[in-house]
Amino acid sequence: MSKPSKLQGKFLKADLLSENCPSRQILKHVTSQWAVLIFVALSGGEKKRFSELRRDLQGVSEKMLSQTLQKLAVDGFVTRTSMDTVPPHVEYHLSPLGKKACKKVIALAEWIEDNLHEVLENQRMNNS
Amino acid sequence: MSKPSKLQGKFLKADLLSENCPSRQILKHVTSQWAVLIFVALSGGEKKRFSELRRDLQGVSEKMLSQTLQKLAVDGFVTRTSMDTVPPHVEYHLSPLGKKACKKVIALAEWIEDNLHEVLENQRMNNS
DNA sequence: ATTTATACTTACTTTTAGTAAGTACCCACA
DNA sequence: TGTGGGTACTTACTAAAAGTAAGTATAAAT
Repeated sequence: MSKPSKLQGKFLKADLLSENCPSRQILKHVTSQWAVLIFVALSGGEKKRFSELRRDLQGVSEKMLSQTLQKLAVDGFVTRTSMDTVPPHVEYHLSPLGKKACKKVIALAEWIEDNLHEVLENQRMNNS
Repeated sequence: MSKPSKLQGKFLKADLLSENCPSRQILKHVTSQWAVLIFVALSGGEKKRFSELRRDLQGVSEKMLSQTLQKLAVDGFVTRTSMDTVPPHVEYHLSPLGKKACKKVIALAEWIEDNLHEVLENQRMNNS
């Protein structure tokens, strides 16, 4: 009988397992492939320019980098600063909130790097 | 001159920022939307059946649940046990490797749940 | 005899990601 | 003087991934 609560405005508690909890969208933003790598690239706390990030994130397209930075900026994880010069000069860095999120993201990213070999061995065993 | 190293077989060090590092694929498996929620659902250490997971992960399709479980099983994060009965009875639980990865995933997932409100406020400020 | 439950797979559609090119402006170099 | 390169993007198009709905096989319950 009861419709799923909309969780809009004020809601009690975030729950990722609930279909309509907005936390799912934030999860998607933060764990999207390029977002994770942006966190990695900015984890030192430095400011970086668009073109620096493009070089750091090997294989990223300008479209996806732009899109992902915009989402992270709207969510308040990264701060965008543009100097109104020609040629344009735009800098990105982690906000205080972004730095906190970054710690968790980096912990996962480093765990994966550290355990890659074991996972690849599993893949060899369980696959062709 | 030097082609990017293939990082196949034995390679020195995983690096998510490198275009051809296989760690990127593992990252995608682990941070895919449904994989994160599978980690959440299995984080207690219990075994769960396919249909239980389908109920837990509200909104997941059987196709995506099946696909995601298969990838996590090949990578060695979850273990699949099937009793050869009619009707079929299949159980999934985290492997020891999966439990370690799960800690990092859960830390991120809970951080997002705990900070949802702040992110949503940012969205309101920065958007329509 | 029809429905329900199990754990999937398959065909099809929609959404997302990736590719390539365009934009506007200026500097350096020949 | 005009050619190329660098800045930070956006836009149109294509390929890949995700979501939807239905099908499969079997047996117990109604």
